[in-house]
Amino acid sequence: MSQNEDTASYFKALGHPVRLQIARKLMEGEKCVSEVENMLSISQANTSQHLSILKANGIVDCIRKGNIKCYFLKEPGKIQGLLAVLENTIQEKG
Amino acid sequence: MSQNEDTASYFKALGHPVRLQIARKLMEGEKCVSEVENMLSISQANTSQHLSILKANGIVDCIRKGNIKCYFLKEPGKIQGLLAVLENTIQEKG
DNA sequence: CTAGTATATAACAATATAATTATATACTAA
DNA sequence: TTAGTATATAATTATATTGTTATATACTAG
Repeated sequence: MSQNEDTASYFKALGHPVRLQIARKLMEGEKCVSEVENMLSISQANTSQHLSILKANGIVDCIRKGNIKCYFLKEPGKIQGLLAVLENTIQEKG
Repeated sequence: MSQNEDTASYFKALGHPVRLQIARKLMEGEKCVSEVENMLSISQANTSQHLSILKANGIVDCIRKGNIKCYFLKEPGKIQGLLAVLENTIQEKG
């Protein structure tokens, strides 16, 4: 895939409110699937599906720890950087 | 809309290869619809539709200049910043 | 082994997005 | 006015994404 398509695909993966929320939560540290599920109040299956899209785009990765799987941001700095660009607007004095 | 949804929507708008390409082209300066159309080799109608999505998300804006409409990035720094985060990876020495 | 827990996947229905085609609108020039 | 150019919109079809439900897999504990 071209870099343009890769980048578009990365944006697309973050372009869903649930997946963006997951990325935000993972900025706090790694979480297992059921933690994500409970924090966002979505079904187990849907949580797993969204995580799998994030993983396919290299945004998260996971390690199994016994019976559970812990997901974490692969490059937290990227997510932080993107959100800084879009959301950390400097407020001017009123 | 919440900030999370706004941000997700912004990512989603950029999450299509054609729209991301349009944003890249507009980094070079404003372009009219037919210029975008020719540069990307897509139909006039489709060009207009993609531009309208970018506009709805505050990524571009346009001004009419007589018979043509010129589109430009509303906040070029944001696009540049996002692409810098994702694509300007520093290459390590081999 | 069995039962229980955690997660993933498959199948489906609902919805959204995308691209094409046809048509409408807005402007310019004569 | 009319004809021509530039762009937008509507209608349609094709495709993709989403969420749910049911089921499968992988592991742990006993």
